[in-house]
Amino acid sequence: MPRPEIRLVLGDCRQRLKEIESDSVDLVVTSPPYADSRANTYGGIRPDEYVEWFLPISAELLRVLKPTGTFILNIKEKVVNGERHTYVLELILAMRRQGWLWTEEFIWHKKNSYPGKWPNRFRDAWERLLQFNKSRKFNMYQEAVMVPMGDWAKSRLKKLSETDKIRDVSKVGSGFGKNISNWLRREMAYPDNVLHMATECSNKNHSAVFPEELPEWFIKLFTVEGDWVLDPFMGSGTTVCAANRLGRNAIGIELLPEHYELARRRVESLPALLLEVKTEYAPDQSC
Amino acid sequence: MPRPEIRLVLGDCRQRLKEIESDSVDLVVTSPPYADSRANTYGGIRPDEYVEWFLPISAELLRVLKPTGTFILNIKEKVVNGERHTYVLELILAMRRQGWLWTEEFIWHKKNSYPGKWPNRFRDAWERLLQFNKSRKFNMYQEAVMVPMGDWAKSRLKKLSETDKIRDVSKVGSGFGKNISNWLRREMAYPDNVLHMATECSNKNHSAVFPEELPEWFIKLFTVEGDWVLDPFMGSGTTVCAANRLGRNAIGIELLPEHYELARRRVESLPALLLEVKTEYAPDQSC
DNA sequence: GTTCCGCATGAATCGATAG
DNA sequence: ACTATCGATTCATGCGGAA
Repeated sequence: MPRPEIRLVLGDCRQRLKEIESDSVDLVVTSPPYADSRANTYGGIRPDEYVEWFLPISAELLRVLKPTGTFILNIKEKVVNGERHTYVLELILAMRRQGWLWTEEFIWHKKNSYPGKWPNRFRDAWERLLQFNKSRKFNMYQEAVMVPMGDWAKSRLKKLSETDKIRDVSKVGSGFGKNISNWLRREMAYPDNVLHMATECSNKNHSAVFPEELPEWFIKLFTVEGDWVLDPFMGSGTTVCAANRLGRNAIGIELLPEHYELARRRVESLPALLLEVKTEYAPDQSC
Repeated sequence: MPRPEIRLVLGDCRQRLKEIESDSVDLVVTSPPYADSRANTYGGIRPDEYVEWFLPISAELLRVLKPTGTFILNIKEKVVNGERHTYVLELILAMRRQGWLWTEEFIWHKKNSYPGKWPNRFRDAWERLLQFNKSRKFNMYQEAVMVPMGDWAKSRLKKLSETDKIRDVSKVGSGFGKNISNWLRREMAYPDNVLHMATECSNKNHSAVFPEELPEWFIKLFTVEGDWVLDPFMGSGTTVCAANRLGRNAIGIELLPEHYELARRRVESLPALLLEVKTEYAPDQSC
């Protein structure tokens, strides 16, 4: 297997995405700046302007994605004036008009979020992971994310002798035997659409709220080795690093030089074929 | 404390809600039929017509709710043609135009979701619990749903007998003694907005749409003893029973005579002041 | 009384087949 | 082309009978 490639792009994804070939990306996983947060990035998008701001970007993502590809969008609405703002709902409707299929909504349950409260609401412990597709036939490799079964499997397991277990395990390790699925069916089950993952709490160096587990799960689910993964809001590079570790090629775009540097340093320690794209350009001040 | 009252109404909530006084209800908790399901009950509302079907009902709920009251709507979108249908998103937007505030979206995580295996999606293990309010100042009693520190979901006591439940309720109902609140402050924490509760599947003789825990949680959170709880889609009466056990008055409306009978029999065994409203009416076939 | 095992049962979804 | 019905698939849970 050749070393997977990582392309790092410094710049605004609204321009930089145009340099990516059409129908070339297998998976987009990204967590764009939330409304009103990261005021120094992208000018701090106001909730009322969020849809308008994002649509040109999702249009480019629709172009660069392969017909069999998937777009995973991690997004959360902001509470404005005591209400959940509706820009996420409106964005879904607008993206469908743009041509996207809204296939699924996964829930990321942040299990380590410490319980807390406001006068009128509890701690927000979940975020949306919206799955969009270009066509109804998209690649999905469900076996790659199977999980151990519930309790009844344990009792089943007890009936297998130790030698049986060892034999079965060695079969799995030996490669793709037909018996794998039989063994898997005894021990493993397909997951559901609720993901229980802790947030990364102690990483002060970068603002990655994303645990690496999260992009990893979707990369395993929607791509195979050699595929291309894109993150237009790379941040400190969590998604591209996960992609590389899993043998996928990756493209990361980041506007802020500080974050870009952070990502570049993380990537340098990986066995990746690094390609930096630093085309000079005039920063767009209009946003 | 006077015995809490239960009013059972047999009929279509689109008509029956009109008989309820304005600004008189403290909490509406309900789970209306989902699109295309229960075709024999409500004529199986088609996804495309769902918003149009529900808006007259939510208009009545807005009228009968006190300004300090809350409306909890349990709803889920259906998969149509490989996509999540958008009627829930459109309903939220439409209800806001109607005057509702979309305060919060709780997630109900069902560990035991319906099984199945498909090439393009996993099992759906969550449902929306949408919180709507009439004004920004609504009643919320956060201390009533505090949970033991640690994983509060796991610590929920599931197998309490009826008498145990009643005993616990009476403890809480006796008011917050100083000892209790002290104990609470040391050992308890506020929950978050993700609720982990199993569905009651192969249960007794009634097909409860949700576990009694669910309405119970919201009743404790948004009402106090003597308040009025309304469920316009009563089904087998899970919500009204929970309300009664907690010392709240309740109104339940049910269209189907079989379900109404089921609810009436459940209610009869409770220490409730039962009032049946069976005004004769011409069934509306236009649904 | 325990623990263990077997079994039925769900707010489901897809793909194929038939009208 | 569009709708209606049917079979196959899948797993956590609670109940009941057995050891």
